[in-house]
Amino acid sequence: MRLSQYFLPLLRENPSEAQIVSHRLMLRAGMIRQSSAGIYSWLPLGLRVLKRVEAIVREEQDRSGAQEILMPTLQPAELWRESGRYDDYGKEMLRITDRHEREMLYGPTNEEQVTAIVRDAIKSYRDLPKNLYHIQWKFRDEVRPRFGVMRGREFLMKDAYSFDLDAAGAKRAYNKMFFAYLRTFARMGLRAIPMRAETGPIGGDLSHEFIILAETGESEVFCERAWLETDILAEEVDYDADLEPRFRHWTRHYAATGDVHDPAKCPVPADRLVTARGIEVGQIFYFGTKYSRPMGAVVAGPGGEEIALEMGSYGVGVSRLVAALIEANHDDNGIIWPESVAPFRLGLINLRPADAKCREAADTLYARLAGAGVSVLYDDREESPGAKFAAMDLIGLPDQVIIGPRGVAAGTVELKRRRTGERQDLPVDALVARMTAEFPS
RNA sequence: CGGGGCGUGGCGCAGUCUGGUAGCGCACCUGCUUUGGGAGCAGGAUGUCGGAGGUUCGAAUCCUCUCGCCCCGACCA
Repeated sequence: MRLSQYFLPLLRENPSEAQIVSHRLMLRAGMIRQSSAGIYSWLPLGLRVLKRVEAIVREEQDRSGAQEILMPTLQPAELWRESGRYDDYGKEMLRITDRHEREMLYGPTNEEQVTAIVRDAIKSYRDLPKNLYHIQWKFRDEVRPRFGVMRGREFLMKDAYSFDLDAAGAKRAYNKMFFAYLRTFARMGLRAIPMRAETGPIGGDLSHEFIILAETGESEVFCERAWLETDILAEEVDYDADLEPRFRHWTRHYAATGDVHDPAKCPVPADRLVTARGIEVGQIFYFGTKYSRPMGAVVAGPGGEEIALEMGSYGVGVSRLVAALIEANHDDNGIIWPESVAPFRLGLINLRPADAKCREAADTLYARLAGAGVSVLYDDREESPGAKFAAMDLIGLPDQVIIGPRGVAAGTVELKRRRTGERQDLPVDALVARMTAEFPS
């Protein structure tokens, strides 16, 4: 993509309303624009990141055996009356009346919707277990949206729902999601710590929140220091195996959200306990028959008996993750994208577009890289060098390739790593070879 | 929902107290010069001062109502 043609409205100054670094950088880097309180448009650069985050979430859900569906944003109030939550949910639920005076709502979550689907379609224990997920926009009419897309009213969320015959099966489903989440966040380079959490309005008795430690986090959390020294999960997970031993291993260190943590009962001595703030990027719940019973989601068991489905739900804040990634990956100059979610693999800077040799060298390299399947953002604008460097650092692509008169004369280009600032001059062929090897299409 | 703050050109702000016909920096347009870390000079364009009503000869400025946004707290799969 040529930057001269790209819609990338950068801001040189911090918008006054943005208080935390991810919000400031998302606005300055032209990723998002606010529409109204807690509601945002995603511009090309931001949407690219959102899609890449979504893709990783999807791949890991699929890998774990969950199946993707897509449920609507608008739901009938009737469904929520069945579970009893229509009145309980309060003003956070956006209620809408259609032209026929039917009560509708913009879904803040989808337990009722998915339970109704499964209830109507699955009648036998033979059809279990099932885990269905979708990635869909949600709306929660927060009293006070803030921090950009970190706590918006409208947000993109992956929510999965598991259906099992008994509690043991539900725990197996829970464990699968537990590891799918560890892998999902690890692939983004995030250390997300699973912490014991309250179940809140979802109900139930087992829940973990996946928390990224950050000063700008909204909630206070507590964990054993060992968590900070543990490598994030990188290895494969066999989802057909019994994951319980591995689950115990990965929960052996104490970690709890502020709601659950009780200093008097904490098993970890103070010198090994870390008190920090955290960003919740995912939460998993086991809640048994809380929805299946009132909604009549039952199957016939082996003996013909009626069995209420054992359920769990599993959420990942996809749009929030984009902000969380920035909170975890930035410096004074801007964003530093992990390669797995970067909007482009590298930025190609032509320092002298007016110079015929530089232009030819840059155009040629751009064509070669694009032809090799490397995603490149090519800054071919007439701007001063400093402005180009600043813009490229701000948007945070993992690598920068700089073409200027010096290198062109010597037959080299300069490669700069955004994260380390490390620079080296390379022959063009070597650069192309390295890029295609590091990031094969 | 309690408390506080802010709405003036795309962004950041001054001007409001003390009413007199809107200004600065950046960004934008044109030209020339520049070109390895947000260039310089010259010229230019851009505003229903959030909205409505009122007071006044005259309102960004005073009064009333209203809308929106932000911050702290409470709230929060």
